Amino acid sequence: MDEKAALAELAGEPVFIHRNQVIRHEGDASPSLYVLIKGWVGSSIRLGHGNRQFLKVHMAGDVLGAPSLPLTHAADTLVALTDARVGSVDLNKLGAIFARFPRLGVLFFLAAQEERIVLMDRLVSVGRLNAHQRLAVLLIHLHERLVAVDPKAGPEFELPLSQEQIGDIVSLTAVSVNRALRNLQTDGYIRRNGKVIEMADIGALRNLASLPARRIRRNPPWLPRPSGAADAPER
Amino acid sequence: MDEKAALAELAGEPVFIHRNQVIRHEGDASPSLYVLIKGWVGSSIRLGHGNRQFLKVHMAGDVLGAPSLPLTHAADTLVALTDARVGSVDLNKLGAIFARFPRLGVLFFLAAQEERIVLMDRLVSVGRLNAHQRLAVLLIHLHERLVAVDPKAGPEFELPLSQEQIGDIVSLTAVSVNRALRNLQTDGYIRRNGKVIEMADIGALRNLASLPARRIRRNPPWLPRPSGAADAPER
DNA sequence: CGTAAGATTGACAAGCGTCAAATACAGTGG
DNA sequence: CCACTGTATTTGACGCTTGTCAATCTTACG
Repeated sequence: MDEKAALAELAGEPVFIHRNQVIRHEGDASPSLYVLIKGWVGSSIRLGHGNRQFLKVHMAGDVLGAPSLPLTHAADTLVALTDARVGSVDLNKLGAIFARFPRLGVLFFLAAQEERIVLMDRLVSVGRLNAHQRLAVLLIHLHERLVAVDPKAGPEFELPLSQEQIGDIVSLTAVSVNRALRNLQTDGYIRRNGKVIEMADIGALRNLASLPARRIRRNPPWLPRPSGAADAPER
Repeated sequence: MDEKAALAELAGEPVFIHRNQVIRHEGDASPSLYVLIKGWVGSSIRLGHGNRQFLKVHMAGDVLGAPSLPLTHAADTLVALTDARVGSVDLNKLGAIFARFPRLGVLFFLAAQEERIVLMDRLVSVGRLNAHQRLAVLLIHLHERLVAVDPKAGPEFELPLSQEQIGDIVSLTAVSVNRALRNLQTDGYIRRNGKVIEMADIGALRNLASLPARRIRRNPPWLPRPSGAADAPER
């Protein structure tokens, strides 16, 4: 068994989840780990008075629920934003991967750090930028992730979220989201057609966002060598 | 060599850093990793117009700079908030720990997830709470961390930060921090004496903060077994 | 004792939230 | 195929929290 095979059998058979279905609730005991195969899933925390904050919009390939792993009770709610397919992870297999494939362990560790960077940028965005800038940051971020998966994707993409949900991501009300989107449109930054957003002037949007682009280093020199059946036989 | 010994020699000889000294700047190439031995260190991102956002207030024992590990250029600036002592980590040794001590690798992974939880709570706080509540969240969080290190610590602690720095943590201006602290005091939540804060009514503060307490699970059942010289001899 | 940084307070402005109403849209059942 | 109904979007009026600007007071320190 090599690294790729171990990863492939980490998650169990995917389950279909329809839009708005909750995968697991904040407060649930002994939080588990999931892999998102298809669709979008939101991670959110709710406070009293009906206020909700989305912490992350997950897309296909993402691991769901990792932040709650060290907790006795899940911190966030996982809810399907579109119809989705989700596999469940056996945590014992995860532990075994760290033991058998140290390089994968480091890569999991680095992936967690990368998520910290995303949260840090969101915190700066929500804490220090105005409504227009926050939306620019969000749109650029989502668009970049879609392009990373499909390099031939153009400047258009479907944003399958209500304006209220968008507000719950960037910490604004639905009304403010509506006005800010309209302004971005009339100022020529974007065009809209229903749920489809066209990034009309990505450069200007990036400039408006005023956050630097992050460049990921794929293979740091201190990674352990890959290990496989050859040098680490199964017991 | 066992786990404890490997951890002990991870960081090099500590260096003295005086207050306000920058340990490393955002944008610096090939970011490294540090261990904070003594004092407080802030991690911040700066935007144009002089705006700054602190992402984390580090205390003794913390690992500094981890989020930037997957990046080509550091995302955050590390600056000493008090006089401090900081050790530098050899990243090759970190990789070696993942290879030789998988259990420690998982624990590093879980520590990163724990930091994500802290950031998520900060994001909810900054995004959805008002000035009083944000300060309540901050004070409770700092106090809890100090009590965790020293269980016999009372309700008083020194907060060695200017009001402007506090504002850069909770995304407020120094003026708003000042007014909010005053209100917390006149409303009986806290008492102040210079830089010393007394948590006069922790229950009320916690209630004001309106974020649930997070309970860490110290030993998840899926952790790999500890490994040492016995079952994994050095090459 | 003098100076600079930080804390405090007041007056005012701006951005966003709240409330409410009108319009567009999608899904449903006849 | 169409009327119906609930949800999402859009727009306006207004208020509240926080930011901005400026002045004064306090504290730390050389």
